[in-house]
Amino acid sequence: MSVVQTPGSRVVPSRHLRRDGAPAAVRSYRFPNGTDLHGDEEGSSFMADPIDAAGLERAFASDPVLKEAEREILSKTNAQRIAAAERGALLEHGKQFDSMLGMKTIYSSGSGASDDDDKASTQSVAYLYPGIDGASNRSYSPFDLTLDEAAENLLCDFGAPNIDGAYGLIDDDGSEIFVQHTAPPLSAWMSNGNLCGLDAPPGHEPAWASGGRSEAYEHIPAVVEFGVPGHTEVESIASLRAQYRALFGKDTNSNNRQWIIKRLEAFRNGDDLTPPSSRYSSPLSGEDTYVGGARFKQSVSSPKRAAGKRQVKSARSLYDEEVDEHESARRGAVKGRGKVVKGKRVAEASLPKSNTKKAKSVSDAESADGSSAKGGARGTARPAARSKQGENGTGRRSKHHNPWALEEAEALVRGVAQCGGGKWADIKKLGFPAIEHRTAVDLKDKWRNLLRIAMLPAQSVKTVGDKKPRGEASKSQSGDGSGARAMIVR
DNA sequence: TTTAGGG
DNA sequence: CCCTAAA
Repeated sequence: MSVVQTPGSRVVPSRHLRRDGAPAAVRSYRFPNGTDLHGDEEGSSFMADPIDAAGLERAFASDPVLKEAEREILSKTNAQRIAAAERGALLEHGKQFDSMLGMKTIYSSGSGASDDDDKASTQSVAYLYPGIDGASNRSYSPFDLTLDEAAENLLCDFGAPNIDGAYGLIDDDGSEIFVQHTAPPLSAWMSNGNLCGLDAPPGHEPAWASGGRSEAYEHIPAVVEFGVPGHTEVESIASLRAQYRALFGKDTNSNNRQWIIKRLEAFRNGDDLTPPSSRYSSPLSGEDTYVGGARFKQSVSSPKRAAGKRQVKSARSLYDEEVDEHESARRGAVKGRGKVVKGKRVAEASLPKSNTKKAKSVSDAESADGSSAKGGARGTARPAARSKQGENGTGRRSKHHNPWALEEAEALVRGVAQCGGGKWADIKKLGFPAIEHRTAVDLKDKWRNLLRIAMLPAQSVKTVGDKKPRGEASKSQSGDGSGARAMIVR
């Protein structure tokens, strides 16, 4: 399939376009079948004669070799263009994956061509596979539903900050490989909602890379709504905090979007991995897990983790915890991911765990563990009220809205009872698990709302989601006709 | 950093 | 919920 370049020919300026319009330089060729593509005689002007399209067609059509060569060139250049573009974008975020663990690293496959600038989040998936020495041929993508659990768990471990603050990978044989903290940050996995800088393993290239032939690896794009630096999308502070937490392994109380973003950026650039001092010392083993100097370090599995793959949460999982636990779970909606067949995601498996106190006798059935199927029965339908307002077609309300669960409100009340109103930071310090993900400001806002509700006349309160017939309603429950007031603890 | 308030 | 002024 070699194309014979006419000796002495020169590269044609880029203004020459190939049949496919590709910008690449077109050389002069002498086709085996005798047809010439604007001759190669020196001196002849490049654009001398207009290309005879028909003739070209014929030339290509009549020569299978040429045909094949063309196909290859086109697919390559096209693929390269895309690859270059993607790689550039990806590398912008996830850096130096190449040097990581001797893994071959690469880019991800296409991002949805259509980016509703609203949810401009990139939809891409990347692949990770062991380098030459890799024993396994599996493609390790935490988002690839076809992966088996083992692979997934392995990936969960990989790149995810462990409890001890280290990044590590546990190989199939149980051996561990720790990567120094300056290794590609977790963000590298997350930015763009995927594993960045990863290349498709042989035989698993995305369709576009195989010239359209598509016995190519078929991946299932994972749409993750992580913020992409530089994107127009405005992320909620909550989301940013979630990312902060995922990266630094620590919560931040900051309400300063700018600051958080800056911090995240710094981390992603490897400029700042410091936040929690715990990152550098293992609270578990006590020994420093930081692998200074040496890039990697093989370590014999320590007892604690020898038991096999740790269920270290992946970036995705960490994010899920932040979001799902507060959004989908809260509304008892099992998200799409739930249908995953084999690879049960860690996040799903370990969601509730602490919600032992179910809403007792409360009408508001905000089972905080909505994801657990059994909870389904508890069905006091959610007040229809929610479904009508601000709702967009997707059934979702505005992007950043996490309704307060009853447990949370309860905790808040307890907190206020204990610390007094206005002491939100203190209340947070009480550490009520239900409130843990609410910021002091959140508490403040919620309390304000609670007070407002408490001030409302009884009817208004009861009327919500309760169409009590007019006959009985007007009677105020409380003695004074001023209206019922709920608990106001001071 | 934490609060109070406005939006 | 988000953002900001203030302290």
